[in-house]
Amino acid sequence: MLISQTAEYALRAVVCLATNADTPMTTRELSTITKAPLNYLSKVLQGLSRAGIVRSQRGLNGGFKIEKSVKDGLSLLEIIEAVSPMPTIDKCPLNLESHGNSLCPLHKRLNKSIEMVKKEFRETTVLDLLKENAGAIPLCEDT
Amino acid sequence: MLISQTAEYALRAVVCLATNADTPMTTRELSTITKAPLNYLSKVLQGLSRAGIVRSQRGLNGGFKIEKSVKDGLSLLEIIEAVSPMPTIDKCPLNLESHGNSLCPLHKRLNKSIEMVKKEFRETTVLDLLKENAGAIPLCEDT
DNA sequence: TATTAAATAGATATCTAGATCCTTATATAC
DNA sequence: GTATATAAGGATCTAGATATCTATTTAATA
Repeated sequence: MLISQTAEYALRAVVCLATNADTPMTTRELSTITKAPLNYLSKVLQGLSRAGIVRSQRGLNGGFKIEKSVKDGLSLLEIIEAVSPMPTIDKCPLNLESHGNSLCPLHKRLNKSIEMVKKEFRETTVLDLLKENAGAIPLCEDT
Repeated sequence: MLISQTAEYALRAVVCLATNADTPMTTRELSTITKAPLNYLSKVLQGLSRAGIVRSQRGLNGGFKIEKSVKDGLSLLEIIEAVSPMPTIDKCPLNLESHGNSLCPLHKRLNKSIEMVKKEFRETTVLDLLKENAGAIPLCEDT
């Protein structure tokens, strides 16, 4: 797949939180809405918290809120990289010393595609998704 | 990663075979050149053989030859799909019945990127790589 | 017929995903 | 203030998929 399951869950959760920027949402709520397994999602949210994308609050009425303001242009790439980095091919995967930093045609193409995807994700913000959705439920409810 | 390790090995092997279209190469030779683990590469080659991309020959002086002529425009996508398919997002990953076939903004974007990558791989042929390399060793030896 | 090399089957390792359990923090009721 | 319920944090365990290794079988040919 293009992105890991972990990144999928992270994106779903952040999109969800972005539509609810005011009140915190619990892991359980997020799990129900995003259909991500509760326990695993908990771990993913921890990662997002450490990356400063969401902020957690323990105890009664606690939960997660989005931290990086959506209006600041939070990109999909930031979210993905926070939980499972997308490595670029910057040196020969075969470890051939002979050619230094230059890549063979095959790996040049592969890397080109990787960069293409990253560019796309870098230039797409959570706000873009919300605008497109116009206030409805953010996941799979576009009509 | 963008493509699986299996697909990486498959691409390396096919590129290798394409430069040697006349005489068969053994799994061992291919393993040495592509730095793919011998035993695993053997399985990958079986997959390529079943897909009709390479042809195998047992016994003395046997090995693998490329089957689909490179001049027929064998694409990178064909090779990748033969060993590890790249699924597209054609229905809601959350299985929400409510919206039928339409995707939410998030999954629309994800699918767009997938299709973008597939298009790139579909339009890049092994011949393109060979031309770019101008007869040198096809893997990581571009100067 | 012996040698070579792929095909097949199976075991093992590693990684990602998911589950279980316990600890720590905090808001609120009393 | 203190107790209690709530909810995140963290450690550890299990399951599944992908990748890797080992051994045996089948086929081709010199």
